Amino acid sequence: MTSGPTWTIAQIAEEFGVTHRTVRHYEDLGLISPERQGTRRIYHRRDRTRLGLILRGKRLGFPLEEIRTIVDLFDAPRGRRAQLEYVLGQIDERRADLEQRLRDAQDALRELDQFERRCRDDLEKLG
Amino acid sequence: MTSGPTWTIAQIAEEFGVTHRTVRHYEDLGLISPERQGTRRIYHRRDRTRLGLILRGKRLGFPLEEIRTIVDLFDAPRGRRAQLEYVLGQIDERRADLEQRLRDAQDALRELDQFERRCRDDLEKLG
DNA sequence: ATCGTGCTTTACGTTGACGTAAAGGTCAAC
DNA sequence: GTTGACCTTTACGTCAACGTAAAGCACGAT
Repeated sequence: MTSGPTWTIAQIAEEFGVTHRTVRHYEDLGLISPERQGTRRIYHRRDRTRLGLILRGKRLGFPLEEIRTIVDLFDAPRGRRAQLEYVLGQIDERRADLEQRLRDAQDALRELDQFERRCRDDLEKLG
Repeated sequence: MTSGPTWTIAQIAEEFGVTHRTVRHYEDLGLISPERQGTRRIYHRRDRTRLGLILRGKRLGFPLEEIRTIVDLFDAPRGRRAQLEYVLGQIDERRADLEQRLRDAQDALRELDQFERRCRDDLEKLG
């Protein structure tokens, strides 16, 4: 059925720079649902995509529960009109959050640049 | 000495949308050091500035300990050359972090827009 | 067949970031 | 002079996000 390359838990953990414990923790919270061959976990490309989304969400400071609602949104069935309208509403909320983060990062970078110039000025005055 | 408007802990907590417990917690970690009149805390403009920096750092997902090193950086004495060069090095590290957050937010927003277009397409197909 | 490697579950421990009483000081107002 | 509003410290509780054993299965290699 779902073919293509696969990975073990150790491989994707290594590749994404996290521990296997972290990956399983995300599974406990329902953020990833890898295939099983017997008892072993088998990860496909879509699992890697989701893990990438999760870690980016974490870097942006979102809690895992909120991240789950977001990644679930992308995989939601969205067949009926009501479902689509709900999803579009959620998108707007998330965008507002993300735009705030974007402004925060831009503001912080501007202040950092400004501060660096002051420091370089001070340094120059010292000869 | 340091004149100008002042605030109580309840006032700045209210204004910044956090609890007084949160503000005192930041003080415990050395992130803010309000003046004292007797036992009461008196907050000045610089405390408000720092609190603003702290909360923005939090929104961006930085841990409080790291935030402390950053805000301390801005108030550091930076008189000697060695100190200035250390500060400039720290600035570069922080900038790399912030630029990553900026890219994360931009990428996420792009994907969100793309996803929204797909949803609107689906909605249109439904009549 | 047993040894090592890599995986598994179960479960208690830890750290960060506060929440939440409990018990009390101060001061203006009634 | 006592009530009430607002502040204080001290200290235990909580929740998220994992860390860290402990104990055991599976399987290829020696």
